[in-house]
Amino acid sequence: MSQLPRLISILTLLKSKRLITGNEMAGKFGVSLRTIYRDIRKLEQAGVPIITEEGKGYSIMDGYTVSPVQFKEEEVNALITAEKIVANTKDAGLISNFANALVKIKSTFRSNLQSKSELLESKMHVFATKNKTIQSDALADMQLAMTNFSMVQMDYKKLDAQQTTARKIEPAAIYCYDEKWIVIAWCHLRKDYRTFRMDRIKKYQVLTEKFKDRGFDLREYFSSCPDENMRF
Amino acid sequence: MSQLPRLISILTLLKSKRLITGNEMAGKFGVSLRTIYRDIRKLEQAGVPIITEEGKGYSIMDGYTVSPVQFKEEEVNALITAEKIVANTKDAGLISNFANALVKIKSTFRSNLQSKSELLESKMHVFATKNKTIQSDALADMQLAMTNFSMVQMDYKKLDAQQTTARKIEPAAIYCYDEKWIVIAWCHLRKDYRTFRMDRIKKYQVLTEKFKDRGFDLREYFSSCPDENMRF
DNA sequence: CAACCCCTGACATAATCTGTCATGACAATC
DNA sequence: GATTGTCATGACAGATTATGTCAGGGGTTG
Repeated sequence: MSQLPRLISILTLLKSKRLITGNEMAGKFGVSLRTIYRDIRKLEQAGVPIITEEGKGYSIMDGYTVSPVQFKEEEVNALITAEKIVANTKDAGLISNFANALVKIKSTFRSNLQSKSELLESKMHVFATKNKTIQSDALADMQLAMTNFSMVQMDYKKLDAQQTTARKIEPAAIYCYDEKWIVIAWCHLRKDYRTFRMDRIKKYQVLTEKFKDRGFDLREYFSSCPDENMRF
Repeated sequence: MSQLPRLISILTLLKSKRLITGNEMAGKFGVSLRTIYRDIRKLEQAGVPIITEEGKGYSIMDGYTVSPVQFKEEEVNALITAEKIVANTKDAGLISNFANALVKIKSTFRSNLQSKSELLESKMHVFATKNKTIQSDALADMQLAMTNFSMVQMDYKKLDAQQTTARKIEPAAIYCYDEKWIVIAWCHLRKDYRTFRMDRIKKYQVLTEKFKDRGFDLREYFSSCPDENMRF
């Protein structure tokens, strides 16, 4: 990769992450750390407001923007392909939200890429791997609850249970296994972490009541999982 | 004046004038006209949509300076989720191109959405539905060939065959079934449409030779498919 | 203290840039 | 048709810049 594309990529990367190290960039672009330092200097000299956090990495001043992003044709095609893949997943909210995001993204395509993306869309299809049944609609709300530390009140129905139980939970992590979305949460009823399949959540409400981060670590949780397929 | 500042100045100048000639810029920056032509090429390659008016000069695409789209939090979460889902697919190019596109998209997030998206990323995981083996790397190139009407020369190995056969094809459609990417193409060897699994393409090259659209209709093709799971 | 991060200068080598020259195309005007 | 003004590209020699390696230095955090 030559210099100008690399400088632009560094700028994009800085805008896409809160903090990034020189080593990470050097690895990503296949150059030496010394070259990254030089690039950073060069961007600064060109007026880019890069912030250095001692011992941590680089970030960029909030709100700094030079020009809109431009996608390569392969990237556009990957977005279209992803849309078809996501359309086959089992959460209605995910499908809808992703499609809405894509509409916005597509509006930024240059006109020649726009016609090509429409052509690709008409010539591609992704078949469902299993029966195509929407199983839940809870993923988006559960994600929002998790990243905003909002408690959730829900009625949950276990597989072998006749009745639902009322649960008040603090969502800590979400994973997908065998096409089923599962939330790991601190359960107020059980006073411990429990897993809940989202398709078994019968009714739920995201509360305004907040919870404190209990420091749940997803990697650690799965590192001791007996099922090897569920190790990271 | 060295290169990077000059490129930035050219970009600034283009944004501030309706039309500007190469000679005018050469005079302004004290470089040759040939260098300006090179700079323009370089900016174009970097994604800047420069418009050439024959015999008149250069301008920049209208709308280039509009502010980027804004996403809702749910849409951001859907993008992050999609990234995890796509990371489990079986084409290396797709995974990589989608990730690159996502970096660019993430660079447009406002900083509070950025920290939330990073939090979600750390608390989510999608397990592979089957063994996580990369099967091919051909999808992106095949997509490009298809939308740009470029022929492809490839060595293809059928399941029961000992040898590969050389094929020259015109890609007409692409679909994914049971996590396998398949291209439907007009095959010059067979003088008819054939399907090819991309993981069985052993070596390929996108040619500069172009083909004419034969009007292949994907919906029609699958409407008469005996396998009901493969109907639209 | 160790680990992690950022920082700069010097140097040899590699890579890229630059101006000049030549050639070609297109549009507008006379 | 000829002329003018513009954009466009390749080739080449010489100039300039970029790069990786090595050495040395600093700050922050647990």
